Amino acid sequence: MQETYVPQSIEPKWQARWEKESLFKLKGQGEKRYILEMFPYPSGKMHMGHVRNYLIGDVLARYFRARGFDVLHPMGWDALGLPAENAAIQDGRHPAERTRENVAQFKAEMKSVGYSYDWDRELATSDPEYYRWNQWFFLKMRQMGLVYRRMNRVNWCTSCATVIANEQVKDGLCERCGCEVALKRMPEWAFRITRYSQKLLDNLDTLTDWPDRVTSMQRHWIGRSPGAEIVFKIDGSDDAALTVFTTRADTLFGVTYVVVAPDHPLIPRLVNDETRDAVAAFADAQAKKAAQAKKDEEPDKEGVFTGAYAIHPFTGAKVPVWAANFVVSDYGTGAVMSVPAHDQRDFEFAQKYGLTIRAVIRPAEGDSIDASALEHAFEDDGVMIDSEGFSGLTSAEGREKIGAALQQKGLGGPAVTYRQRDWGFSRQRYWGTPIPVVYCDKCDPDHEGISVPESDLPVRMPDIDVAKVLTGRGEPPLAKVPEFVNTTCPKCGGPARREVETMDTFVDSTWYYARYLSPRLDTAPVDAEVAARMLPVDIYVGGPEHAVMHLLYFRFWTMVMKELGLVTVEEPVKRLVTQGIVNGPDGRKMSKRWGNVVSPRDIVAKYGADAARTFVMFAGPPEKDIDWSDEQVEGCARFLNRVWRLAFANVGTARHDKPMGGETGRALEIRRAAHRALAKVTDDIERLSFNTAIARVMELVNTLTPMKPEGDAEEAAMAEAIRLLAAMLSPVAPHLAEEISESYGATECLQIQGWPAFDPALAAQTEVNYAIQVNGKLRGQIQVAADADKDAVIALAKADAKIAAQLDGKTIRKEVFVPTRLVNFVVG
RNA sequence: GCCGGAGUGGCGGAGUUGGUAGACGCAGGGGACUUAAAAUCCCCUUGGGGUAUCCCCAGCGCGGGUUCGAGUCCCGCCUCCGGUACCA
Repeated sequence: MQETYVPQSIEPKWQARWEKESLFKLKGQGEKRYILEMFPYPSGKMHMGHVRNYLIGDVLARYFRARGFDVLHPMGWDALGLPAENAAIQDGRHPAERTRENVAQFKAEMKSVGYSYDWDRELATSDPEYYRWNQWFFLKMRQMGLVYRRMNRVNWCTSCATVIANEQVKDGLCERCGCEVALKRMPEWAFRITRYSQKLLDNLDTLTDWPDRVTSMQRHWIGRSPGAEIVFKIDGSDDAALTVFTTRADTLFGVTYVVVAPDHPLIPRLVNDETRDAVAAFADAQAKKAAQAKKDEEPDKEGVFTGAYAIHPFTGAKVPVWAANFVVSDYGTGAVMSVPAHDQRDFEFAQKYGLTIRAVIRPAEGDSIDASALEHAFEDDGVMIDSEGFSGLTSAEGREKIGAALQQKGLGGPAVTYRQRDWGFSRQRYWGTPIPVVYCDKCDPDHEGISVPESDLPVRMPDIDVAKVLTGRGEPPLAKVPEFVNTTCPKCGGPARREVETMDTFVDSTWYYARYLSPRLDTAPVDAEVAARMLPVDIYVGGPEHAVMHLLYFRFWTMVMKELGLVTVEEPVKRLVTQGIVNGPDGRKMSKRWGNVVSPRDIVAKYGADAARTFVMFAGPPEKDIDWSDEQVEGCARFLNRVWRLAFANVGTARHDKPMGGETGRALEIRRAAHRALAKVTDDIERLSFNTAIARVMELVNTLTPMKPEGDAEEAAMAEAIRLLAAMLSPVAPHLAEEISESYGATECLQIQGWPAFDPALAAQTEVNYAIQVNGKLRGQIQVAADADKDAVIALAKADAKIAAQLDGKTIRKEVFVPTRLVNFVVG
């Protein structure tokens, strides 16, 4: 052991040894732990957020491995996606080339931090041997009826003549050319995730180890809403009818108009010669406004009368049908019944356009309301009035009875609506998984798309001339590659065209966790046998920004994989950890713009990986945002130096195995401190409270440092304490820990040595400190044997001079006794 | 607006089922060592007050409440962060 701690010299040494000994491989036997971090999109450089993300997983992986679990801890690359393609449009470099370079750089940086990955399982989603299984899933899901074509609105840049992503729209303008963006309806491919809405919702109750904030956001995103669908026939038409969805069927008799979305499919049948142009103009104007709407502004409610009247299903009254901007076409049925007396939004609209207001609910207690004098809608539940046979029912009863009555009449009935929408997954990109579909005019005249046979997978991305194909303009890139587009029909063998759209990259990340189990398997995406043993993922670590989209797709896909017999679990992840952001030293998000970016590479070079690791874990609990702090990193480096000096100071007397005698005096003190620290550190890591675990180790070092052991017993105790110290530190500062462990005689790495067990007798407190309160105020403290009973403690407390003075002349009304904690005398 | 989360010393944070608020670290102050500096080590460090090795009062965003006892539970607010967009 050298006298001075030089992390740069010991870190590469241990990294090489771990690799040589293949310490991070799955053994295939024993109790498993699958620790996973969300895999990165390999952009140029790794940043501190990545470091933290993988560190949380790495500390756990190292801990569980030491505990004897068979740990899987893999890493891969979410390599497909928009940034590589956009960069290619800029500089003409092929996305594959750029990705390869980025991955190499990323991987080298990861290795310098000392993560314990099994690199043999590395995967990249841009690999045809990976994305072929995306295509395989597409085919299976199409057979299951989970894939369909639909029309959807997209951002369309008229100047680029292409579809652009939401994030490419800046203030309603195209980021690239600065032109206006319009909404355009186009066909797209979609997954029917809504078939699983109820299950996705119900299963949230089983995810007890997920943060509440995530399950609650998912619940809200799925947005189950029980209510009723109600059919309003259109006056003067035999078959035209509007179906509305409402949660307030009890207000049905208060309906004075009906509103449809500006792009509702029935509009052509609602308008007449007088209103046709006005309604069309209104729809156009709204589409443009919607595309350019600022996020923080609520547009004014605007509408236009369609010219049609709807017939009330009970009263037969004719109410006007309006088109308005506050009804959205892809929620519910795209049409609502308006009850201005009992819905604030309807109320405001009715006032603006002079529509009738009719009250049909009165407060449960109190007088009925005067519709003509209303200032706000009365939105509470109450008692139904002026509602034919339903009058007198409570709102809750009314909703049920009206639902049933509608069903009997064949004009609707109870219905549930979800806010969640199906997942449109086709993209007009090159750097993505090609959708395995072919169009043949002969066999498929309606152009529904013929699935490519499984045996023809993968459908590979073609090699391209980047400058010609990745222009960011006009038709999708793949359409510009004739060798790709032109193919033969799998049915008739005649000429056919390939689908030129690719898949959303969210598809790649729905099932990668299962691919790590058998990354080179070429007969199926997942080895069902291995999956049965290894799933679910025990701990999944990632950013809270994925709380809804990724994690819902991920859960959905797992349900599908279960139906396909690939996995036995319905939920992919047992415990979810959402880690906070690493901000710059100024507390702002690290960004080039603020000049506050801290590079892991620089930090590792300057302080060593262990100091960087210790700081990131010590700065705060995993789920909280932390600010980078050079001073704190230096503090951590100082701490590791103190550990080193402590180990070095005692290494000379630790070589020979000395008998662990002398369970008294300083030897005992040393052993107690070490075992107590070990007990706390173990508990803290189990609770994912890494910052306090490190604090415990610091305390131990502070306790041990001034001790200068003399004699065999003390020296043996100190050697034991330092070996335990190394073990405790090994998940967080593994290189330093190994070096110390080796210097203290270990021949095996700490992962093999295992996590030490603390001696409960040594860890236990022999004496405890009781707080003595009088009327809840702290008035003194006493030291008592840990096993003293209530009467003994109270007697000692009363004997204390200060307490006696406080109690003098007063009547004790109550004595509160909390074992090992406190006594509270309530006096009058 | 709605949904979710957070608010504790000069700073990052600790306080696990209600039980001694401020562990641990940083910064700061004082001291030791040194010709000097760095490094290291030791002591102090929430605020206010006092009859000062000890004691009192206040204190966890604000205002109430429950309780012997509240940072922790309940009600009403404020501020900040994240998500979302007229959701019928």
